[in-house]
Amino acid sequence: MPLRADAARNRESLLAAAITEFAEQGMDAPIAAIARRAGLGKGTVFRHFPTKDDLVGAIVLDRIARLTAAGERLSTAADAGAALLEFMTTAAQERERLDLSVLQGDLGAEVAAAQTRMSAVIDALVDRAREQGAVRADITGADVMLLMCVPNDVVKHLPSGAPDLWRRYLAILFDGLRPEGAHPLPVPPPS
Amino acid sequence: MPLRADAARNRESLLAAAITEFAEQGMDAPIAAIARRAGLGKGTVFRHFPTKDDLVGAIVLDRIARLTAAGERLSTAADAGAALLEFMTTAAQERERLDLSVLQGDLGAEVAAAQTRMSAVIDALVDRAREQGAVRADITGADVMLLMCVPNDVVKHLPSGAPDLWRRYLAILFDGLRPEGAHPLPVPPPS
DNA sequence: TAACAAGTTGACCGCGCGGTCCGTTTCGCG
DNA sequence: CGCGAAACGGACCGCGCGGTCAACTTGTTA
Repeated sequence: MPLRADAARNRESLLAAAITEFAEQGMDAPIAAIARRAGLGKGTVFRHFPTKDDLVGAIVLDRIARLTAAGERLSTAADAGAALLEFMTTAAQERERLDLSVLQGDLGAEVAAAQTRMSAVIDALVDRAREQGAVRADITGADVMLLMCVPNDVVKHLPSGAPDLWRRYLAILFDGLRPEGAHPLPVPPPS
Repeated sequence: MPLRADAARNRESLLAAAITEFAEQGMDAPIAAIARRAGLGKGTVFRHFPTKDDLVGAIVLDRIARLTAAGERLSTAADAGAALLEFMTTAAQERERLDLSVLQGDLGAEVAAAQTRMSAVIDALVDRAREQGAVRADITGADVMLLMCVPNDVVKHLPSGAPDLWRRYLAILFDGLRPEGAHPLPVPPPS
């Protein structure tokens, strides 16, 4: 049986409220604040997401799905280096900034599967870029996976002010991924 | 009146316990756990540090002081580029990993002052490196200040396993700071 | 429009945390 | 020694959180 109409609407409100609340207040924002922001009762949140982790999981799942779709769309671009850069830009500019530190906790098999799928897409993106000589030979998809959230994380500590500053650090980081002037890396990539 | 002998000893035990506990369990490790690890009572912690923030502040202060000293020592090295790299290495390899996100909360004027002093040292380091052409012309001390904690942060999300992986990402990041093959940056540096 | 299921609500519970307090222990000095 | 002050310990308090529940409201469907 599908969701009732108002319930579906409320579910979306809740997700939106949670996304902005988490972005503004950090990942330990109280559920009550999310409910208030959505103009709903606290109990309603738990009806849709039995656990706070379920709520976070739903958000993360959506984010990963979007990113995966973007990656797939870019995986056939002519300029693989530009495609990779655009992918990382997309990853960084998602308004719904939620620190990926959240992925350390187990969000369930669904999230893990989505993550694996995204990982494959990133691998493809990086492989093509490497073949075209757009990025250095010694980096892998796993590297990009770890590094793509850096620009946001760097800026998050700031009291803010410059909302576009992450672009600066993405540019610096990406220059570090280019083959020109690359120095050998002291440690092999992770699994 | 100076501290009593056992009190001074206990203070050190507490700081050490807090550092490792925070590193292992994250910044919201309970005070009780720190006390237990130090083999002391919870009340003793609050006698030395009236507030959890005071404890964190003491640790951060010490960390900043160490880093500042290391920076000063390096500020006269012949090869300014190598000096900057070594500084960032020192910053990253501190066993006492505590995410600098903690600096967003106000830890008091003392910490702020120490931070300013460190900022000046980093500025000097970066300026010299730039003059020697070891780093690109368009980065500043503020950039390095923001970026130097990246290698640790990147690896922290991992279930661990490779304790030296941060070196890999420091190398990539530093390659992004070099002048060779640098692309223009889209956004000016922060204040 | 009647009637039932699906959805909503906010008061409520338990827990774990930061922080307090006072009886007890320990240091250090004459 | 012995004594006073400094330091310690852990039971205790209040608060804010995640999560529950039973009474109430509302969409849906025939």
